[in-house]
Amino acid sequence: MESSTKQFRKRNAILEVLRMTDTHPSAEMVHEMLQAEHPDISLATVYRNLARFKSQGIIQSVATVRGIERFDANTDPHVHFICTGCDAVLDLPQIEVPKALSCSVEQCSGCNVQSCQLTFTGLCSSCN
Amino acid sequence: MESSTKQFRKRNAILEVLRMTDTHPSAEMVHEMLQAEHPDISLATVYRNLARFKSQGIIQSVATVRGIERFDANTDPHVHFICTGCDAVLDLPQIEVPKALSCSVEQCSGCNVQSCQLTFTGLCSSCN
DNA sequence: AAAGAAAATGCAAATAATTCTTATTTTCTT
DNA sequence: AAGAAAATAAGAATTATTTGCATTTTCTTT
Repeated sequence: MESSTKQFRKRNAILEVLRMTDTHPSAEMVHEMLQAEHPDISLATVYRNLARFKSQGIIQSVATVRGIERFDANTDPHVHFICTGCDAVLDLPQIEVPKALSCSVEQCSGCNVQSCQLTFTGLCSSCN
Repeated sequence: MESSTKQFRKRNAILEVLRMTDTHPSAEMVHEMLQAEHPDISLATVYRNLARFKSQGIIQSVATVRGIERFDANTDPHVHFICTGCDAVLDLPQIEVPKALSCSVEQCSGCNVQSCQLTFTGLCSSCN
């Protein structure tokens, strides 16, 4: 009946919520989204696990909107749009980040590039 | 002898510091950089004026590094590199953001694009 | 299945960046 | 020079995030 493993039930719930949404939620938003199924998960645990996932590289933080960090379980390099009206963080899957850019950066700067983010800001179609 | 206007002496000092540096400082860094010439400018005034400049569009915030906002008096779209070793924020003047991208974004998403940021993360040449 | 070890969590307190309040000072207008 | 308006200093308040510790849950080994 019940799933074979109880391992990390809460931890997995946190990751699942993040994987199921495309809203790029903050820690507090994740906590709210968990209320229905897991009302006993504390906000501290959400923060703790998001930090853990991030250090493991299985999620990334994609923006800081009004001082609040926003997360994404999609770690492929992709493009975001931040609406200054409603603070939404949207994916822009149609836009590509030219792959060659990271190499150019390494060549011209001597830096070691680990990731790349392209973010547009403005008003989303609803707020516009 | 003395300059003809006393208008906004402190405010201008804050803006000047930001214009003279390429380190993309935080509010606190700006405050420190002002100590020599203007030891009487309070941190609150730095925050207040940075917020004002930002809302006026004469500076921009280019990143949030370890939860700390970093500013830039250069509002032309340009590319940055954030070092996860030393928290430096560097310009990458050699790299161009394709101008056509903003138009593509507007067309495919219906958003109104106001600005665009391309940021690479990794280790700078010193930390590498 | 049980006991002990290790890891995860809840709760509340601590931390730290930023904002706000209020009295004072500076600048502008007339 | 006087009064009005704007800017500032100082520190308190706010808020997102982190941390310490006691408790609970899960894992390991029998």
